[in-house]
Amino acid sequence: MSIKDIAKLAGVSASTVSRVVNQRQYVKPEIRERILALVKQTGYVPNNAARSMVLKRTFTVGIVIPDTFNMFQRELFSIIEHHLEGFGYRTSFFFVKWEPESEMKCLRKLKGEKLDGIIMIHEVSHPEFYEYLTASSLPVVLCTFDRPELEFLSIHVNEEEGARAATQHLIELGHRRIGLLSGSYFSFAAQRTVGYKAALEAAGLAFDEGIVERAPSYSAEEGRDGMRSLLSRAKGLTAVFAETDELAIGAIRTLFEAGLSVPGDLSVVGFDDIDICAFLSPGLTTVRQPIHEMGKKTAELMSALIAGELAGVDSTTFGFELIVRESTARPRA
Amino acid sequence: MSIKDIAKLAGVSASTVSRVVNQRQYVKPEIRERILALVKQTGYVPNNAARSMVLKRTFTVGIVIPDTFNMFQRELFSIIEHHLEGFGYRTSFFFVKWEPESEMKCLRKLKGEKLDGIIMIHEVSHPEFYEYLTASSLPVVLCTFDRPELEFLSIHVNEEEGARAATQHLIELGHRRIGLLSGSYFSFAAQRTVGYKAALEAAGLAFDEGIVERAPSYSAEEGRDGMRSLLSRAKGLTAVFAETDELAIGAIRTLFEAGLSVPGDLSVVGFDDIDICAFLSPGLTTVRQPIHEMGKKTAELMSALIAGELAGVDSTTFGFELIVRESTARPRA
DNA sequence: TGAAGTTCTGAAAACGTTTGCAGATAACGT
DNA sequence: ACGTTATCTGCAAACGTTTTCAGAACTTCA
Repeated sequence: MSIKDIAKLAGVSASTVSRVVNQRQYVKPEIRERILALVKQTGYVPNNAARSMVLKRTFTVGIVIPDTFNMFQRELFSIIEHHLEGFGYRTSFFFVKWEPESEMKCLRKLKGEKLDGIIMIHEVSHPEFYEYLTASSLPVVLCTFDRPELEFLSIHVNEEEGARAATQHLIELGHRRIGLLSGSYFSFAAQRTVGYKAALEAAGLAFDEGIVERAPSYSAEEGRDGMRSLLSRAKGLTAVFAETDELAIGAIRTLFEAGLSVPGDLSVVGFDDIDICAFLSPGLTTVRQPIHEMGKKTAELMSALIAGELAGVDSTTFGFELIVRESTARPRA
Repeated sequence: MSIKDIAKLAGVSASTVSRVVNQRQYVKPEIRERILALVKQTGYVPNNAARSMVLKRTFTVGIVIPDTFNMFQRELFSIIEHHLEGFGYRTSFFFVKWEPESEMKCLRKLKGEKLDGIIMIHEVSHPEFYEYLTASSLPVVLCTFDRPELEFLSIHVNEEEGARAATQHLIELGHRRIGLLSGSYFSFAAQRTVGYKAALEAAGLAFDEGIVERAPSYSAEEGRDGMRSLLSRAKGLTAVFAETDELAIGAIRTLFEAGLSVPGDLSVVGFDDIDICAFLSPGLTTVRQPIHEMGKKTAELMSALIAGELAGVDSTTFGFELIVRESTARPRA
């Protein structure tokens, strides 16, 4: 069912059908109605491929996201998609593994799609990826991370300050020996670690590598394993700061298995405030990123970038919020 | 950077470039190498839109999934995507709300994309949606549900038997008053309810509407609220069967808030075995769907359907597995 | 030497759209 | 009645590919 079929049925040319479908110029009301009726009746929808060929835009923005995306990222892209739709853009997802091979495959796909813009939800490892983005002069927005040395717009929170606040919360409760459950790859891991150290330092506490565990990734499973390792070698811990909620959940599991109570024996803080935090038992104390505002802003920036409305378009650092629930308490006397 | 640019650079016609890129027919080795070098150097990738116009296929299959997709569905589509990629297909996601309007919007998008096939991960409410799928004679696979009255292939587990097994597990532990936390919309809710009733009946226990709570959807939040309602009006409960893990998680949260212990005071069983079940404290007893096999089979079916290899292509009912963790125990004497 | 392949290459058409241009008709003001 | 403008419509080109067809150049073989 193509535009020509509709044209034939309506006894007009394809141009005319195109004009009514796209609401362009003058079309005699009578003919317009006839065509509209035919469109509705046949369920005709223009072929995107053909359309994008002549218009040289796809009205589609690509979202690149790790294939291991967590619930925070999942919610984030739903929000972004929603707002992008409001601006008239479709969304295409690209799930990529933390492997050069996967990233290059993703890059090929991106190129083939001829997208109008690209939103990166989290980083990639291969420099060629960013090089292409720069060279292509495509609209790009980095969401939840930044690469200040590259010239991309970025939407993010101050990771360092967030981690600092989380750690400080534990210190204020009276904790002195606070373990760190860190992640890998992504730059926020390093940034959150910096914040953890800063809080320690501000309180006059020494940073001790012996109570730091660096997990290979960010899953609950790795949080569980990391905490096991930590528990076996770091004695005297009364609290743990996990750099993501998933790591925290895994850590709590290990504590449960070891017969330790949270927050009775150990306090735990996470980061991100994924949905499930509020429904855990105990509820997880964590650092909330303003996910709705961030997603909205990301879509707005992208839309402005595509439209070439560069006034007022700039990177934004959002504030975070420490959400205190039940997984943190004063250390046992 | 189009095929013509490459052709010009190589001093040949576009046809020849096309032939080497697609590895067709004879091309003089010397020229082939020259073109290949140019392709690598320029990073040329064929334009999908143009390609799909002439080939009349997109090598893309659409996956329709509720925008509230849970972790089970999230994992499922990752698996499907992975296998589909192995068959040479791209994947395009369509997140749809349980609202006619959203579904119709999705339908328009599907039509515009000219997909090679469509995988439905969960149901839609608007009959017109299925009507289009039927009328279009597109390859369609329903994954995790079935519509026997329609002629689509389907991959699913026996929901009824799964729920029956979950309930029976509670009965065998000695529970007699087992609440039900049910969901809405999707047909599996009704099927799981039937299984619950069947187990009760088989054990000679009466079905009691008074200890059934029907949540408006399937989120942890709704599980929490549903359990609150159940707790206030259904006295004497010693166990609850929640029709999804998320409902179960919410239910456990309510129990925690009420100062009741799981499984000490109440046993809880879920359904699906989403990733997090094993990391909760206590770990959630649940019914596992063989998600990897189901995803693989779905991709295989789709691939066969598109290729027209209809031999051996048929719906499959997969077995489930009761995973007993720590959220269920004998009732307190 | 010539006929019959085999290997290689390019011109052109096609896919489904949109749009500039030009032509046709209608409406209007004088 | 006539020029001017406003309204309407279709033709044809273009977008970036793939593929059929035909023809050219080279091999092979009698």
